[in-house]
Amino acid sequence: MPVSYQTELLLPGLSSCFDLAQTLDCGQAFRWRLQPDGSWRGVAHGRLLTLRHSAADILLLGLSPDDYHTVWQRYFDLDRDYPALQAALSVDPALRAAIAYAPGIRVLRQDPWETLCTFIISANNNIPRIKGIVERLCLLLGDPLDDGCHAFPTPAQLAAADEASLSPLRCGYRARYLLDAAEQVARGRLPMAEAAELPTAELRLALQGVLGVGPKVADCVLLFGFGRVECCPMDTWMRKVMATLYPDGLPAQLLPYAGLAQQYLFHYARSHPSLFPA
DNA sequence: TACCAGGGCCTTT
DNA sequence: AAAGGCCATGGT
Repeated sequence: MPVSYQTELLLPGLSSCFDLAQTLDCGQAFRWRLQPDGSWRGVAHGRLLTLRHSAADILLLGLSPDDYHTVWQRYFDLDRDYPALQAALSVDPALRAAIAYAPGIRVLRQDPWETLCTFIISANNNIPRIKGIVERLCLLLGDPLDDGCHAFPTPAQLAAADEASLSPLRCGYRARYLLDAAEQVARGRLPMAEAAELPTAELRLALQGVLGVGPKVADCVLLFGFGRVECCPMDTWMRKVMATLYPDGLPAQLLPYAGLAQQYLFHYARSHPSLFPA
């Protein structure tokens, strides 16, 4: 019986550039839930984690000692200097306002396979329903973890399913798309490990070879799954942002970080719909 | 280029 | 309680 060395880890002073609600509930990840005690609990990379704010600090609870360096440091993008990034983006007035509104947003670096599936599910859908579908998918096919939680299913686990067996997900026409993704990844036509080495344009094309993956979903996978921070998913909200604030495109000096800029602008627009008319 | 493809969440009445 | 709008789109 292996002993599980559960521990706690304090990230001192990190609350100023890492707000749990802003980061975990802004529509980039779908497996984090606010607990009655104010903490956030979720699963990533097959590991259960609880986080909470404690004064100016972030507290990670219930992780194994090695998991900070092997998993969570990268997942929460903790090597990026967000204060410096935000200062650089703030040369633009609109972006300065968007960052001031939610300075605690970070862009996560999620598992590419899980990101591919969850953003296929996100198409023409809303966040509460996406969360429900993803939860039912994990419960149905993912390996069990503690407390009734489940890992995200592997490509092989999902590829072994069929449309009928996915009906409990109630994801409608997207079931077929999920199965196509699983088959392409499981059969090695879209190898996720090797994909990480591809240039962005090439990787985008490969992703769009999956049913249900168009330009917007592909860019979400590139940004949130493959850490390609120059990719800027253009959804209905970002189209409104561009039409209202940047009719001639984003300022050129921001393009290398367009995806990060997008996350602040997207959240700001969603929170102030009247400022961004259709 | 339209239009169609589950289903449910949320707001309004 | 019922109704209708809406939804981080993509395929045909």
